[in-house]
Amino acid sequence: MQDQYDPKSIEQKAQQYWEDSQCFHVTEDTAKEKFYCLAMFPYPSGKLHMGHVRNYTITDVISRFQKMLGKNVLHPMGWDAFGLPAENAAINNKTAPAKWTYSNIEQMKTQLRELGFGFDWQRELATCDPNYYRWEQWFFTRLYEKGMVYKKMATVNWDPVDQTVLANEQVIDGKGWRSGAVVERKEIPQWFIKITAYAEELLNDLDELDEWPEQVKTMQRNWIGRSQGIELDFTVTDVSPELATLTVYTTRPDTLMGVTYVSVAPEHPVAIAASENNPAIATFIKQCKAQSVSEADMATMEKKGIDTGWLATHPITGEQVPVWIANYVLMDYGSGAVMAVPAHDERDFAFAKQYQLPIKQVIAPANDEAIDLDKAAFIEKGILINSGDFDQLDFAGAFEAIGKFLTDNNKGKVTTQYRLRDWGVSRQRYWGAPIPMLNLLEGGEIPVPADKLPVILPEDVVMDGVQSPIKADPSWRAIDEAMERETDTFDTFMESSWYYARYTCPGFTEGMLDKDAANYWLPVDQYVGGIEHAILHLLYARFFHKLLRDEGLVSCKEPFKRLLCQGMVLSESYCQKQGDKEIWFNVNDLDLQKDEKQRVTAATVKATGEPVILNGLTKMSKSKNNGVDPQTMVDSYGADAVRLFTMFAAPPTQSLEWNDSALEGSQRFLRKLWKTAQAHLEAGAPGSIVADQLDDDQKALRRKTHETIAKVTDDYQQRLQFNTAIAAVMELLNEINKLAKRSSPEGLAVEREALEAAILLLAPVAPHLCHELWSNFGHADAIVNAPWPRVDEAALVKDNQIMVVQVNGKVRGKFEIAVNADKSQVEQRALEEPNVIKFIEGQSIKKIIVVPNKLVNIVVG
RNA sequence: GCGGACGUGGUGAAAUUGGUAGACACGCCAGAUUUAGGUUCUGGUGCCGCAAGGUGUGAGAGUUCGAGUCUCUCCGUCCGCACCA
Repeated sequence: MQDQYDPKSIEQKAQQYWEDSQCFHVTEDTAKEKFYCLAMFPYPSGKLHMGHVRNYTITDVISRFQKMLGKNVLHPMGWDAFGLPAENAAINNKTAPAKWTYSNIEQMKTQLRELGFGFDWQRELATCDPNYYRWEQWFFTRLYEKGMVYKKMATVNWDPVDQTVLANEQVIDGKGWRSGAVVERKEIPQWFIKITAYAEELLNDLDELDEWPEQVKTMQRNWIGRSQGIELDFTVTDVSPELATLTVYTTRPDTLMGVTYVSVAPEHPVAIAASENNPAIATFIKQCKAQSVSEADMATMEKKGIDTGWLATHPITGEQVPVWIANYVLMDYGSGAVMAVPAHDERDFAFAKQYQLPIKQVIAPANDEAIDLDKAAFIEKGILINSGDFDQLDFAGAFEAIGKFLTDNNKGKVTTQYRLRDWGVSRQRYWGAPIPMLNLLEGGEIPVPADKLPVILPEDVVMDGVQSPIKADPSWRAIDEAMERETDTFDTFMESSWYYARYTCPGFTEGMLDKDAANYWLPVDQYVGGIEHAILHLLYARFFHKLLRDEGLVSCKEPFKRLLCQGMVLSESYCQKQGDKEIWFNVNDLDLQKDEKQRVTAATVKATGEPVILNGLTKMSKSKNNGVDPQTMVDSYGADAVRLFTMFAAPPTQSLEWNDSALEGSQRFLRKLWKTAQAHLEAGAPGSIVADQLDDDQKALRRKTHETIAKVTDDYQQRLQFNTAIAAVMELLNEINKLAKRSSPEGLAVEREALEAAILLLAPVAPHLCHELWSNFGHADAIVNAPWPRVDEAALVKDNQIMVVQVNGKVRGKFEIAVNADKSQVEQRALEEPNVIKFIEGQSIKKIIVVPNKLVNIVVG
């Protein structure tokens, strides 16, 4: 055994062993329990960041632990390789996106290896590989055949100078990133997948995901946004017949008798018809189109509208109310028209006040409280008034009665609405999977036949940043006189929606999935990734899984059994303000001033001496220049120390603050373990443990050993709380150094048991060091294949224990007594404590509460 | 505006079922080893107090023998959604 703990040589050796022995490569084995552990795959940007390190350390710890429990563990890795950054980099570096992407993959793979992650590299996949995306294309054509996809007009950002569509990220302050031209909104035909057809199932099945964070489920529920309401028809007079029936949707039919006008969205056919002979209306609609589309702005935007001059007939009263066009009505929710009840809706109230429209109260508070409809709308549910036959009904009663009346009279029906929209999958970018459709020049389209798939994206291209190479090249899209290829590509969320399933059979050439392999491994037992994917990625993947199931490719209904959302990695950020611009500085370029408690109080730029502003802890990012490079940290402290720190500094779901000196502390602990193991080995050969011949210290150390095994097992398996698991191993090592006796073979045996437990328990977190120590301890097989230690219940048994005595809830003493001593004995012993006597003197004892094996509380007064 | 999470020493945090608040670390202080720096080791470290003791988990109230944990009100931070009728 080497004298010094040398991470570099130990880590290289262990990594070499894992690679040579292929110990993380797995195949389906029905004799073993399977465990599928998955981290969200990275975008190959070229460099690993701390968020990746944290993510993959978590899955590596879980995977190695589950493997030691004896399970058949699948822990794959791949690349979410399509996307805009490759196009940008290609323009800047004058290389093709494919070349840039593949070279990044190689670099990042090396970094992942150096961190010691145990991935099954034989299952590696990249989504830009035709062998991957061909099945996605095939699946899309299947969905087309089933009527699950359709084409419709949708809005894109159009750069009028570059004559190209821009992604949202390429629009800066409303202008094109390259041309600087004001971006226009343009309607073009795009492909959609009917996720709304699965809205109900996607919502209901959330209830069964009991190992998902509540937060994520809530976010998905809100996103799906189910509501129960009534669709009802107003009749518009003096318009062409196809516009005469104006359908509105409401969740508050109880307020129906309070309608004083009807409003429609600016894009509504009624609005467009009204604009035809009315320049004022046409101008208003134009203004609405030009207004900000930022949703945050929309919520606070002033209510504006214009009267169409038409009247609509109320379906129950027959009363005539005006039809307005209003900027706050959304075309793509419900029917794009609403019945306005100013007395009981905030927005309608604000609008009615603005344009002096009548406000009619039809709901009274159920509890007789006073309301003032001059000041604000009363939006709570209550009792109906001024509503004719429906007076005195409550919300539920009114919903039912009015719903029935409208249905019976053929003027409306009860419906369910969702906020969820169908998924638009067309992107006008180059670096993505081509949409496998053929556009017929005479109109319409047909899917690319299965035997003509894949539609391969050419990789050897020149990017000039103006147009997608496949759009710019007429020969690529040419087929014949009757049709040409679609030149749009898929949203990259398509690829990430099914990669978890393809990992089960990455080389399968007969189809999208090998059903046997997929059904052996799926669902994913543990999925780990960032909370930023709580809605879109996780919802699309759940949706895709249900589509795969309906295609007969998988049998379970949900893809991810248990989900863990890791927190962000934060570090201090520093900036200077120059006008309204901020310049961000990396800590390496600054001199820091600290107070006596080592808190940073000020900082200056090394080169210039200028002061900078302390911006506090923020997520590590390129834009804030506060990233810490994992590679640098691994080079100077070793992969084990970096892994240990990221697991120890905070629980996985919380944000993690980077701290260099705490990282040194992690390395210090590893060194201490190394030295303890070394001293132990040098002290001679251990004997065997004879449990009843041990002295008190030895018994205490054995108890600590087995308590630690129990605690750490629980933390890894159930709680997924690695920081406390590591703390427990640190405690164990402290106890070893305090209690271990190296003078006798028995003492060495107890120490050996404790040290081996510590090494086994730490192996998932610091696998390289533990690999080396395990072999130094004379084990022929590697620790990666070692079984997880078992708790010896007998070692946990205590004869005596410490009990706490409280007087009126305050701790006044402690005493040692036999475990399970009877209550009267405990009470008597508590009353004898000198300090207790002092505090109960002269007072009468009202009550004594004994919590067995824990504490005694004496109530006096 | 709606929804969710959170608030504990100088710092990161722990307290799993209502039962000794601050485990485990970082930092700091003192001492030992070392030519020195670093390393390593020992001891101390919530706050007030010489001590006895008091006090302490964002603030205030409540339930309880007992509250970081449960209930209510308020304050603050973070996250998500945001005119969804």
